[in-house]
This record gives sequence, structure tokens and C-alpha cells, in this order.
Amino acid sequence: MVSEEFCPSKDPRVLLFAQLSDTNARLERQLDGELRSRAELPLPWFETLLRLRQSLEGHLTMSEIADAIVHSTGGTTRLIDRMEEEGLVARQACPKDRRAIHVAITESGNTRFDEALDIHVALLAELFDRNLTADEQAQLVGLLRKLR
Amino acid sequence: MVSEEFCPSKDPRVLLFAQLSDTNARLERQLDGELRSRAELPLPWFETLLRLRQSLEGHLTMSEIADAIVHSTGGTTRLIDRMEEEGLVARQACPKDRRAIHVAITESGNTRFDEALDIHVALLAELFDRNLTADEQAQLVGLLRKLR
DNA sequence: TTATTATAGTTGCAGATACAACTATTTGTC
DNA sequence: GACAAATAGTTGTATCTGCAACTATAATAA
Repeated sequence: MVSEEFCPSKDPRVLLFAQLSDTNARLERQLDGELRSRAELPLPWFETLLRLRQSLEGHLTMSEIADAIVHSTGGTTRLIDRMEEEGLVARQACPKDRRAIHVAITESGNTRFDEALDIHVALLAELFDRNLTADEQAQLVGLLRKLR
Repeated sequence: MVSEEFCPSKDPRVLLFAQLSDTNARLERQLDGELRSRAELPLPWFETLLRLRQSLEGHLTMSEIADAIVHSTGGTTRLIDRMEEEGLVARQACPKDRRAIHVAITESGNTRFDEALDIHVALLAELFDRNLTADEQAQLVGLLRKLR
């Protein structure tokens, strides 16, 4: 029998991490399913395109992508391979450093991303707005940002 | 050129999801690395053991585990296979329903979990307490719970 | 009861990712 | 400048996970 007094698995920090992890996993699963079935774009592809669109120069190096989407560099190589095969992104030589590679989004990538973004935003709006006020959403971003 | 006025990739909800996903990914990566190297326990194994320990009856069915750790049932079968091979959990017949299987934690599993839990709590305490007050942590749990 | 449908779990197979070893290039040091 | 160390990216290999098809059992309907 597991008595309650002994249970450090009820530590508030353990519960916080569990809640964070669980909430995120369910959200990601739902978003990934929706993006795959309606835009044929797996979530990691979407996140990659998002980062490229948010980038100032219009391109990122492999390492920057790997860090942005929290993948290994090896995994990122394969991910970009697949995205390049589908014509969503393109590898370009980096003039400053011949070891590095610039990954840029293509026209076709922009189109696909825009479609996917509509779906993404619509689903997020529904999920978030149903459960949290705009104020609470802002509060949540703030807390997560402090945590990172 | 990507002008700022047009950019729905700056939608607050998109940013909230990105922040949630990123924060969680970095946390999980760090915890997984720590648990693997110091307790030889991958994070999914740890989470499974945690759920079993938190369960009232001392056991869960395959489906309950799959739901708790947000895996497919197929993936959960293999996960439990591996954990059972290492003697951390045991499959038992369910008397009420012969389709179902009870998965219970073993003595050895309890020992390994306790070691891992110490590491887990210590790391979480450091990461969380460094960046958030106890009050903010509570606030964060509340917001995440509402969101789920 | 018997037939239909739903549920629990497993398995074959394919896809995605990590790790470690490797090549190429750059940076730092003497 | 030359050598050592660090960095960027790729590749071989192994592992993990999901999906769809499948078996077995239970619940429901006729």
C-alpha cells in the first residue's frame, strides 16, 4: 500500500511539470493531426516554416533551426532533406562561412505555410479562447517565458 | 520582404503555443538526459512509473497508461514490453474483463523510481525555483489546468 | 440465443529522431 | 604561417513511436 504521507510524487513541482507536459502533449497531438489531415504538413514542418517566416533575414542555418525547434542537428538534417524534397525550403550557400548552410523558404513553402497557418490559428483560437481569457493567455505567456 | 503588418504568425495565440511547446521541449530534453544518465530511466518510463505510483489501486490498464502518457496503444504495448523485460512492471490478468490487462509496478520498479524521483525533484526544484516564485508556480499550474 | 457492434490489446511495417563518428571549414595560439 | 581546438553539417545505425490490420473478449440488439 502506498500511503499518502510518504508520497513525494505529489511534490508541487512534479505536478507542475506533469501538467505542463500533459497539456502540451495533448495540444501538439491535436494540432499535428489537424495540420496533417487538412494541410498535409506535420507539426515539425510547420514549426520550421514558422521560424523561417519569423526570421529577419528570411533564412536560418541548420544549427539555428535545430535550436529553434529543439531537435538534434542530425535530426534536423533529415527533416530539411524531406522538406527540400517537397520543395518547401531550399538550401543555399552561406557566403560568410562555407561550413554553414542557409535554409530559406520557397514560394511553394510560403503558400503551404499560409494555408496551414489559417488552420493552426483557427484551432488555437478555439482551444485557447474557450478556456482562457485574453488576460489569462497573456499571463500564461509571461510565466512560460520566465520559466524558459 | 516580409512586412510586419501582414504577419499573422505574430498572433498572440500562435506565440502562446510556441512558448508552451518550446518551454516544454527544453524541459523534457533536460530531464530526459538527466534521468537517462543518472538513473538509466528514459523519461517515458519515469512517467509511466509515476502514474502507476499515483494510481489508487496500484495498477492501470494498457489503455489508461496510453491515455495518461499520451501515447498510442500500440506504442504503449512496446513500452510496457521493454519495461517488463527489465523487471520494472508486471502484466497481470484483469479479473473483471479478460480483454484488459493490469500493469503493476514491481519492487524493483519502486526502487528505481524512488532513485529517479529524487533526481527529478532536485532538477525541477532548481529550474522552477530559480525562475518562478512558489506563487507563480501555483498560478501556472492553475492556468495549465484550465487550458487542458 | 445469435448476430452485430464496440472495446482491449498486440503485431507488422514504415517513418522520424537521437547519438556517435566522420568530413570540411574556421578560429585561436604559438 | 602552422598546428590545435572548436564549429557546421552529414551519415550509419539503432531505437522509439504511430498507424492500420488483426485477434480476442464483451456489450448490445434482434
